[in-house]
Amino acid sequence: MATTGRRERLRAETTAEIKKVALGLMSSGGPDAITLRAIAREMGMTANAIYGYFATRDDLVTTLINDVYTSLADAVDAARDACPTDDPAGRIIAWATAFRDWALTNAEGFRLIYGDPVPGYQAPEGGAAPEAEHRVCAGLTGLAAGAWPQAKALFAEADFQWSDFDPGLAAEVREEFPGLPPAAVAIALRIWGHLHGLVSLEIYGHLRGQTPRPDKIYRAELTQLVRGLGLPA
Amino acid sequence: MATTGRRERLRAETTAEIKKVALGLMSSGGPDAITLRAIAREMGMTANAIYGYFATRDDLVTTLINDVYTSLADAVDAARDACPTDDPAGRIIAWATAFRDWALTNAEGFRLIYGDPVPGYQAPEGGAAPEAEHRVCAGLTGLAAGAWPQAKALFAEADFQWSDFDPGLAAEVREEFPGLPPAAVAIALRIWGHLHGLVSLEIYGHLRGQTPRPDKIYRAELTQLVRGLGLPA
DNA sequence: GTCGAAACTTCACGCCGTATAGTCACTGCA
DNA sequence: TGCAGTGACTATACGGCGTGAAGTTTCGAC
Repeated sequence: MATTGRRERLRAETTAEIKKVALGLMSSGGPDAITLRAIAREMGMTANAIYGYFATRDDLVTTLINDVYTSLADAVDAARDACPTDDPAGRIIAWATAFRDWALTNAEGFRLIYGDPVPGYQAPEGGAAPEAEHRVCAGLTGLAAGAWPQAKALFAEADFQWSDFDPGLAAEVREEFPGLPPAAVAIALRIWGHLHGLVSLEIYGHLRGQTPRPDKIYRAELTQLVRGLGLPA
Repeated sequence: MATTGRRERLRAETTAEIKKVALGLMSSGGPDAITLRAIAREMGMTANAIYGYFATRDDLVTTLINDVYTSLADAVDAARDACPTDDPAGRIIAWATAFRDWALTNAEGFRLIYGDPVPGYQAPEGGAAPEAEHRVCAGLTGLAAGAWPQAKALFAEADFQWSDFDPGLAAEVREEFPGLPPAAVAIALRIWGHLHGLVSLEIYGHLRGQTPRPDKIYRAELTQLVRGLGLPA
């Protein structure tokens, strides 16, 4: 019993070390630096040994994406939950600020999740990354739900149905926030787009040639965001 | 005279063919498919022959980025200018719609410009791509300038200085739109972020798991955008 | 007609992912 | 205690990649 446990433990440790080394390589050399040979070199193994733990390099990358995406989702959720629910504007700002902060301190991770992760990589259909993505979207919808009492007057004519959204996401939202209309989900997706766009431009260096103060732009964005939802600053 | 011209003409033709083949490979296989060897194969040459035209693969990629980015800037400028200047909302919507349309029909080009273009690629400091980027920003600022008479009341307390922006961009804007305050440039950058974010999420497939109707989200975004600027729909 | 430069090929090196076959230690059972 | 089985790992190999050095061909200029 304990002996089979030993094998499994060693195996889990090696798997963890592979991921740790891969993340280290990524943060120093970008997503492209994740090569089986480099990982193996760092670990004193042959590249082929890694095939015992991950069927292919893309499998490893997929696992890393899952981990990194989960860490992002954890970070923004924690920041949001540190703010009381009766302060919807504060929660939105906390969430969005944590999003940018996480992206700046984990720039390579951001590129891994949202960019072309690695040459030729094709994301698989299911898995934990789509789940983390759902979590992010659902979290944002929660923020929109918190703001909805004040916001709904501003989006009265919005023409959205539940069929305009992924069935799983729609079901999740309708269960957690009964009475919330589909227009609120559209708002959540739009907010996601706004924040993702600004952070993405910054991370990929496209803002560098335009402004030395991307933080100020982002802060202005947040101010207008809560105002656009009819919330007091 | 004409004979030296011949060499140069052949050289220009070959250069153009390399770029054309590279763009073809990109649109069929993504930015990663741009390999010197594949280009050479397609052209019936050896990979090393390309070194006579481009010092390195990154040089070729840089040139392609410039070309593609310029085509994007042309497309959005043309769409905007097809709308009369006395219809600022129409111009904004035309610009933004052209932006998404271009991105969807040139998805690989979008990834080339805004993503990790190619393993290990590092963008050079100067060049035509930053110039095209400036052009996009300046164009957007022009849209903001058109909307400013109605919008300024909504952004009265915005706290931006010209020093918050790149000197070149600031100079360009101040010359072209005298009297326009720096807050308008901030609005332009934020709009860029909004649109870029939504399109980027769509192109990279992150919206796929949330909504089957990204177009509808985008249209709602445009509606709220012009409304948020105080313009009539 | 000859010279020199430009265009291009050949060969080589070290990267990469990965398939196949083989080695070796450790585990579980008799 | 000895022996099979299994899982971890290595060795070797293939094709593809960017790129450097050296050699060859082509062709305009004088």
